[in-house]
Amino acid sequence: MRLKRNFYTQNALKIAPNLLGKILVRKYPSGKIVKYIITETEAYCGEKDKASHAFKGKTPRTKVMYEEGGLIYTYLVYGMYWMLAIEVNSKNNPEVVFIRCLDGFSGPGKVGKELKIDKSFYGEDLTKSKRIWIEDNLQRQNFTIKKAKRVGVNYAEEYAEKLWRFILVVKPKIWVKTGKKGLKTV
DNA sequence: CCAGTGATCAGG
DNA sequence: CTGATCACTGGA
Repeated sequence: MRLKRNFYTQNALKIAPNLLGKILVRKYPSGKIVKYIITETEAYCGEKDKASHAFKGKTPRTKVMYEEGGLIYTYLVYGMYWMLAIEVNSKNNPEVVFIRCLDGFSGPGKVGKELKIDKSFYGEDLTKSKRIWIEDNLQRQNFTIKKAKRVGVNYAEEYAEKLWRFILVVKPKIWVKTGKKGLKTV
Protein backbone atom coordinates (compact mmCIF):
# COMPACT_ATOMS: atom_id res chain seq x y z
CA MET A 1 0.00 0.00 0.00
CA ARG A 2 1.40 3.34 -1.07
CA LEU A 3 1.70 5.83 1.79
CA LYS A 4 -0.86 8.60 1.55
CA ARG A 5 -0.74 12.31 2.18
CA ASN A 6 -1.70 12.03 5.85
CA PHE A 7 1.54 10.17 6.55
CA TYR A 8 3.68 12.94 5.07
CA THR A 9 1.93 15.82 6.79
CA GLN A 10 3.24 14.80 10.22
CA ASN A 11 6.39 16.41 11.57
CA ALA A 12 9.87 15.27 10.55
CA LEU A 13 10.86 13.90 13.96
CA LYS A 14 7.87 11.60 13.87
CA ILE A 15 8.24 10.52 10.25
CA ALA A 16 12.01 9.94 10.19
CA PRO A 17 11.95 6.92 12.55
CA ASN A 18 8.61 5.75 11.11
CA LEU A 19 10.09 5.47 7.62
CA LEU A 20 12.56 2.83 8.78
CA GLY A 21 11.52 -0.57 7.49
CA LYS A 22 9.23 0.91 4.87
CA ILE A 23 9.70 0.23 1.18
CA LEU A 24 11.04 2.71 -1.33
CA VAL A 25 9.81 1.76 -4.81
CA ARG A 26 11.32 2.97 -8.07
CA LYS A 27 9.81 2.23 -11.48
CA TYR A 28 11.98 2.81 -14.53
CA PRO A 29 10.80 3.73 -18.04
CA SER A 30 11.42 0.13 -19.11
CA GLY A 31 8.75 -0.93 -16.62
CA LYS A 32 11.27 -2.54 -14.29
CA ILE A 33 10.41 -2.07 -10.63
CA VAL A 34 12.94 -2.18 -7.78
CA LYS A 35 12.17 -2.06 -4.07
CA TYR A 36 14.45 -1.25 -1.15
CA ILE A 37 13.98 -1.18 2.61
CA ILE A 38 14.69 2.25 4.10
CA THR A 39 17.36 1.72 6.77
CA GLU A 40 18.63 5.16 7.73
CA THR A 41 17.04 8.61 7.84
CA GLU A 42 17.68 12.07 9.23
CA ALA A 43 15.21 14.75 10.27
CA TYR A 44 15.73 18.42 9.32
CA CYS A 45 13.41 20.59 11.33
CA GLY A 46 12.56 23.93 9.83
CA GLU A 47 14.15 27.38 9.71
CA LYS A 48 15.33 27.18 13.33
CA ASP A 49 17.49 24.13 12.53
CA LYS A 50 20.96 25.45 11.69
CA ALA A 51 21.78 22.22 9.85
CA SER A 52 18.83 22.57 7.49
CA HIS A 53 18.95 24.25 4.11
CA ALA A 54 15.79 26.02 5.28
CA PHE A 55 17.88 27.88 7.87
CA LYS A 56 18.57 30.53 5.21
CA GLY A 57 14.87 30.83 4.46
CA LYS A 58 13.08 30.39 1.17
CA THR A 59 15.36 30.33 -1.88
CA PRO A 60 14.94 28.81 -5.35
CA ARG A 61 16.45 25.59 -4.03
CA THR A 62 14.40 25.34 -0.83
CA LYS A 63 11.03 26.53 -2.12
CA VAL A 64 9.61 22.99 -2.34
CA MET A 65 10.25 22.61 1.39
CA TYR A 66 7.47 25.13 1.99
CA GLU A 67 4.85 23.00 0.25
CA GLU A 68 2.62 20.43 1.92
CA GLY A 69 4.37 17.15 2.79
CA GLY A 70 4.82 14.27 0.34
CA LEU A 71 7.05 15.89 -2.29
CA ILE A 72 10.63 15.00 -3.14
CA TYR A 73 13.37 17.44 -2.19
CA THR A 74 16.49 16.65 -4.18
CA TYR A 75 19.69 18.62 -4.72
CA LEU A 76 23.23 18.09 -5.95
CA VAL A 77 26.18 18.15 -3.55
CA TYR A 78 29.87 18.31 -4.41
CA GLY A 79 28.91 18.48 -8.06
CA MET A 80 28.34 14.74 -8.15
CA TYR A 81 25.75 13.32 -5.83
CA TRP A 82 21.98 13.72 -5.97
CA MET A 83 20.59 13.58 -2.46
CA LEU A 84 17.13 12.19 -1.87
CA ALA A 85 14.96 13.80 0.78
CA ILE A 86 11.26 14.06 1.42
CA GLU A 87 9.50 17.26 2.18
CA VAL A 88 7.13 16.71 5.13
CA ASN A 89 4.74 18.55 7.45
CA SER A 90 2.14 21.14 6.47
CA LYS A 91 2.48 24.10 4.12
CA ASN A 92 5.04 26.70 5.24
CA ASN A 93 6.65 24.22 7.65
CA PRO A 94 9.93 23.55 5.83
CA GLU A 95 10.74 20.18 7.37
CA VAL A 96 12.48 17.37 5.53
CA VAL A 97 13.40 13.73 6.06
CA PHE A 98 16.67 12.84 4.39
CA ILE A 99 17.07 9.28 3.09
CA ARG A 100 20.58 8.36 4.14
CA CYS A 101 20.67 4.65 3.46
CA LEU A 102 18.74 1.81 1.85
CA ASP A 103 19.14 -1.90 2.50
CA GLY A 104 21.98 -3.42 0.52
CA PHE A 105 24.19 -0.39 0.06
CA SER A 106 25.28 2.54 2.18
CA GLY A 107 25.57 6.27 1.79
CA PRO A 108 23.16 8.89 0.50
CA GLY A 109 25.24 9.51 -2.62
CA LYS A 110 24.82 5.88 -3.59
CA VAL A 111 21.09 6.05 -2.95
CA GLY A 112 20.70 8.79 -5.54
CA LYS A 113 22.99 7.02 -8.00
CA GLU A 114 21.27 3.65 -7.59
CA LEU A 115 17.79 5.10 -8.05
CA LYS A 116 18.90 7.41 -10.87
CA ILE A 117 17.64 10.50 -9.10
CA ASP A 118 18.23 13.84 -10.79
CA LYS A 119 16.88 17.37 -10.92
CA SER A 120 13.71 16.19 -12.68
CA PHE A 121 12.59 14.60 -9.39
CA TYR A 122 12.56 17.95 -7.61
CA GLY A 123 8.99 18.41 -6.32
CA GLU A 124 7.81 14.97 -7.49
CA ASP A 125 4.69 13.95 -5.54
CA LEU A 126 5.23 10.61 -3.79
CA THR A 127 1.47 10.11 -3.42
CA LYS A 128 0.92 10.32 -7.20
CA SER A 129 4.19 9.62 -9.02
CA LYS A 130 4.38 6.71 -11.44
CA ARG A 131 8.16 6.40 -11.06
CA ILE A 132 8.83 6.68 -7.32
CA TRP A 133 6.80 6.12 -4.18
CA ILE A 134 6.91 4.58 -0.69
CA GLU A 135 4.91 1.58 0.48
CA ASP A 136 4.06 0.36 3.93
CA ASN A 137 5.69 -2.89 4.95
CA LEU A 138 2.95 -5.22 6.17
CA GLN A 139 5.30 -7.79 7.64
CA ARG A 140 5.93 -7.04 11.29
CA GLN A 141 9.54 -5.90 11.54
CA ASN A 142 11.92 -7.23 14.15
CA PHE A 143 14.23 -4.30 14.63
CA THR A 144 15.22 -1.54 17.01
CA ILE A 145 16.02 2.07 16.20
CA LYS A 146 19.39 3.59 17.03
CA LYS A 147 19.58 7.36 17.33
CA ALA A 148 22.71 9.32 16.43
CA LYS A 149 24.00 12.74 15.49
CA ARG A 150 23.43 13.76 11.91
CA VAL A 151 26.32 13.42 9.48
CA GLY A 152 28.19 16.31 7.89
CA VAL A 153 26.57 19.12 9.84
CA ASN A 154 29.37 20.09 12.25
CA TYR A 155 28.83 23.74 11.36
CA ALA A 156 25.34 23.68 12.90
CA GLU A 157 26.46 24.45 16.48
CA GLU A 158 23.88 23.19 19.01
CA TYR A 159 21.88 21.59 16.21
CA ALA A 160 24.88 19.44 15.29
CA GLU A 161 24.37 17.69 18.63
CA LYS A 162 20.76 16.69 18.06
CA LEU A 163 20.13 12.96 17.80
CA TRP A 164 18.00 13.37 14.70
CA ARG A 165 19.51 10.51 12.71
CA PHE A 166 17.67 7.19 12.89
CA ILE A 167 19.21 3.84 12.03
CA LEU A 168 17.38 0.54 11.65
CA VAL A 169 19.15 -2.15 13.66
CA VAL A 170 18.10 -5.73 13.12
CA LYS A 171 17.29 -7.33 16.43
CA PRO A 172 18.55 -10.92 16.72
CA LYS A 173 16.03 -13.38 18.07
CA ILE A 174 16.73 -15.51 21.12
CA TRP A 175 15.51 -19.08 20.80
CA VAL A 176 14.75 -21.22 23.86
CA LYS A 177 13.67 -24.83 24.22
CA THR A 178 10.09 -25.65 25.02
CA GLY A 179 9.74 -29.30 25.89
CA LYS A 180 11.66 -31.95 23.89
CA LYS A 181 11.45 -30.61 20.36
CA GLY A 182 9.84 -27.20 20.47
CA LEU A 183 11.57 -23.87 20.15
CA LYS A 184 10.22 -20.43 20.70
CA THR A 185 11.56 -16.90 20.60
CA VAL A 186 11.65 -14.68 23.62
C1' DC B 1 44.35 12.51 4.80
C1' DC B 2 42.48 14.80 0.37
C1' DA B 3 40.70 15.59 -4.62
C1' DG B 4 36.87 15.56 -7.68
C1' DT B 5 32.98 18.42 -9.41
C1' DG B 6 29.31 21.92 -10.28
C1' DA B 7 24.97 24.10 -8.33
C1' DT B 8 23.88 27.51 -5.12
C1' DC B 9 23.95 31.69 -2.56
C1' DA B 10 25.71 36.01 -0.45
C1' DG B 11 28.21 39.92 -1.54
C1' DG B 12 30.08 43.43 -4.88
C1' DC C 1 30.04 38.75 -11.77
C1' DT C 2 33.07 36.27 -8.21
C1' DG C 3 34.34 32.96 -4.66
C1' DA C 4 33.27 30.02 -0.68
C1' DT C 5 30.71 26.35 0.55
C1' DC C 6 28.63 21.90 0.35
C1' DA C 7 23.16 16.81 4.35
C1' DC C 8 29.58 12.85 -0.25
C1' DT C 9 32.66 9.09 -1.89
C1' DG C 10 36.71 6.71 -2.96
C1' DG C 11 41.41 6.31 -3.10
C1' DA C 12 46.31 7.54 -0.99
